[in-house]
Amino acid sequence: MEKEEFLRSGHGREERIDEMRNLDSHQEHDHIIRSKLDSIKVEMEEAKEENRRLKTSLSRTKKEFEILQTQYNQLMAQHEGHHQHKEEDEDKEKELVLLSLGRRSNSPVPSGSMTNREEKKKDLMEETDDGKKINEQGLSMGFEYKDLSSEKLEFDHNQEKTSLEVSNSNKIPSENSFGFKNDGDDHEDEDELLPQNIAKKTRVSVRARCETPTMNDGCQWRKYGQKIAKGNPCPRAYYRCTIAPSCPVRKQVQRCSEDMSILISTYEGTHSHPLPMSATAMASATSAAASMLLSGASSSSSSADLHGINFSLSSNSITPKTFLQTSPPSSSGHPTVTLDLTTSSSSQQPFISMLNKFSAPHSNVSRATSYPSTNLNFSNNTNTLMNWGGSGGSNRSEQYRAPYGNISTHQQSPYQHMIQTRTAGLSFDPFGRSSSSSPHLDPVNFKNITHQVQSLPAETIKAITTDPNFQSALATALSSIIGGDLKIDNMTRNEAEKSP
DNA sequence: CGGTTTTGACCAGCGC
DNA sequence: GCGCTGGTCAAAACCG
Repeated sequence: MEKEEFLRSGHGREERIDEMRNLDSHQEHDHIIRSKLDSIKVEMEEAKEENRRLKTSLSRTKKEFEILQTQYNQLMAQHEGHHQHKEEDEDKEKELVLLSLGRRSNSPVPSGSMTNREEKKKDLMEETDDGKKINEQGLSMGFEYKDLSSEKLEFDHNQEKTSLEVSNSNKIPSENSFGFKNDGDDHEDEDELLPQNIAKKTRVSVRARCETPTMNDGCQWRKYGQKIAKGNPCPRAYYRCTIAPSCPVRKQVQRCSEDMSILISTYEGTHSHPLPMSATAMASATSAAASMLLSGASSSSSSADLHGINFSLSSNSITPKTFLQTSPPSSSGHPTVTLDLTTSSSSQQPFISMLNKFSAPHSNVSRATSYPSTNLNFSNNTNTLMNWGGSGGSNRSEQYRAPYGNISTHQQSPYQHMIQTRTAGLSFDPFGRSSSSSPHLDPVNFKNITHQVQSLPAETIKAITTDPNFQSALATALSSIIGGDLKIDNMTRNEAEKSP
């Protein structure tokens, strides 16, 4: 009996010790959890604080933007009075080229329906009354570079587009390039062009390594023809933009005869509809290239390396200056800018990454079946493939993906890219806006910007980044990325889906 | 059934 | 004028 009691009591002691141990471990566990919770709380507080700071910063820059905008409007009102008559006369004599860089308004009215300058001005004034509209509807940075002789620069914050309007004695064609918009009294200006201008429509040619049949640029294309071009065994395919039925934009796709892995996409024409967000990255790249064409139109040829993307330009039909020497995509006398994405420059990575970031994340789902050649598949950011491939996630896309599509990118913030591109090459803007955001920019200087970007001194960059206009633009861009763009993108996608 | 792709025919510009 | 070439059209086939 005693022995049993002893054993029992001994056993009880062990149980108690175990309980004590469990209690201790529970306490330790609780303690750990509490400390973790505390640290998380602290982090959350910090994040909140950071958020607050960003918000205030954003609102401050917005205010600055609005102030600048009102100032600009006042100036414009004064300026209008002085130049109205002069402008009207000049408009008759000179051709205007208006470049709408990238994303356009989410306005339900496509630009094509704008029939005259008065309507535009009316809209402009109406929207001016409500500065908020601009931020709500996305980005609105624009200017019109009207007349080389009068050196007039108009800065348009109000229309939901960026426009570069050039009156040019060199007769740069009215229809310009992918993502670019004619001013023109806007009814299919081709009809109003002189024959020699029709023959010299500006084109933007994009070279990229891509194993899929078409390069995916976010737009929707319908193939309408195919030809075997001389000097190249690979057939050239002809595509039309199908986002809007009346959109005149066309694209030619052909493989490089020397390197079959290189796909050459040549864009021609003007989108007469808002661009999906997924299309604006390429649009802005080609816009930048074409703006270079315009800025360098006076010289016979030029080339530059804007942020790692090689632009080569020749004033007459094109042999890309630094790269492909045979089977150029255009051989019919079109001024063409070549945007070369095939070089392995490390500084090119931000562009590719940017394409990834700004491409529609859902596009590989949304219309994968209906528009096999148009859907992006950039969604895999962690293992970034440069999947230009069309085929919308089809088997074809998958099977072509590997060998040349693997261009890795740094995982950088899109804002970072924006800042880089903003500062390093003003004419290159992921948002598809104009080459510069400064309303006070001297047109002459603007003309030369693309020639100078390669040697931008540090103080210039600093000056640009500290410029309130730049900050405002940045703030607007940020706000549109965070909020507005998604709406716009969804909106445009919905529109695209509604359209036949 | 609606939209896309294919493909031969047609047309226009250009050089000889 | 003729031939070549690039670009477009349109009917048929194809696809989901």
